[in-house]
Amino acid sequence: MVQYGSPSLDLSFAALSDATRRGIIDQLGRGDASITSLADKFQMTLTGMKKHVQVLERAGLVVTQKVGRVRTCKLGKRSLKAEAEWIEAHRKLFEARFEALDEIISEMKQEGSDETAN
Amino acid sequence: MVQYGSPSLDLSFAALSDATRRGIIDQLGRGDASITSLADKFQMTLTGMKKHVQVLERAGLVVTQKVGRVRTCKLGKRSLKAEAEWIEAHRKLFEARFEALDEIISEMKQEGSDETAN
DNA sequence: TCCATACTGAACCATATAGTTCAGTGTCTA
DNA sequence: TAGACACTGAACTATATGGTTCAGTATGGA
Repeated sequence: MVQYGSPSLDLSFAALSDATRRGIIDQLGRGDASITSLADKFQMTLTGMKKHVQVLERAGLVVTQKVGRVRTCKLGKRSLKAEAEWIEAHRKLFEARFEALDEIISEMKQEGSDETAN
Repeated sequence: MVQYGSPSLDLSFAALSDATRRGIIDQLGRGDASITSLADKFQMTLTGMKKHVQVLERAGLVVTQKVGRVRTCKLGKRSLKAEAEWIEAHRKLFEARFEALDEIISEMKQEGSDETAN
C-alpha cells in the first residue's frame, strides 16, 4: 500500500472503528480502570481486552501503567485533535457538494432523471 | 463481537482508517471522478480502486452512478456529522483527563514518582 | 461491424483483527 | 509459604482487508 496520508490517522481511525474500543474510551472517560475491570464490563477474556487496550495504546488514545500486578488504563494525551481537524476540514467539502446536488436536482426536475443503475 | 455502539460509526471510521480512502475523499472534494481516473491517480488497478470505493459507499461517504460504461463517484450525503459529534463529545473527556493529570504531576513532584514499568 | 474503453466478478495471496484457550510469571495476602 | 489474583504470551481459529491477475460483459466510436 502506497502511503499518502498520516499513519497516525490510520491508527486512530482504525482504533475508533470498533464499538468495544469506543466503549473503552467512554468508560475511561468516567475513570481509570484495570484490564480485569474492563474485561468484566465488556464480557471478554483478559487476553482479548488486553489486545483492545494495546490497539488504543498504539494509537496514543490510551496510556497504561502497571503497579504491582494491576495494569491501570487511562485516556492518553493524543486527545483526538488531529482526527477532529481532518473531519472538520472534510465536512466542508461534503457541504459544498450538497449545494452542487441541489443544482443537479433542479436540473433533473426540468429534463427528467437518470438512474443510479446497473 | 458483542455490539455496543453504532455500526455506522464502525463502517465510517474503518473507511477513514485507510490513507488511500482518505485521499479519495479529498479528491472527490475537488470534483467527481470515474473509477479509472481514481485508479490512475492512486496508482492502483481498477479492481483495487473499485473495492475502496465500495468500502466508502457502504459507509455512506461516497455515492456512485453508472452512466454508459462510466461509473462516476461523488461525495455522499453522510457528511461526517455523526463522526464529528462522537469525536467532539469525547475530546471533552480527554481534556478533563489533562486537568487530572496536572494534579497528579504536582503530587508526584512532592512525593517522588512511580514508573510506567514492565 | 469491430475495436478499444470501462467496468465487473471470481479467485487467489499475504497480512491483520477479534476473539479464544492454555500455560505460564509475578504479586498480594492470610 | 501457599494460594489466589492480575496479567502476559504463544498458539490457534475464523473472518476481513488490501491488493493482485485474469477472464469476462457492456458501451461507444470510427
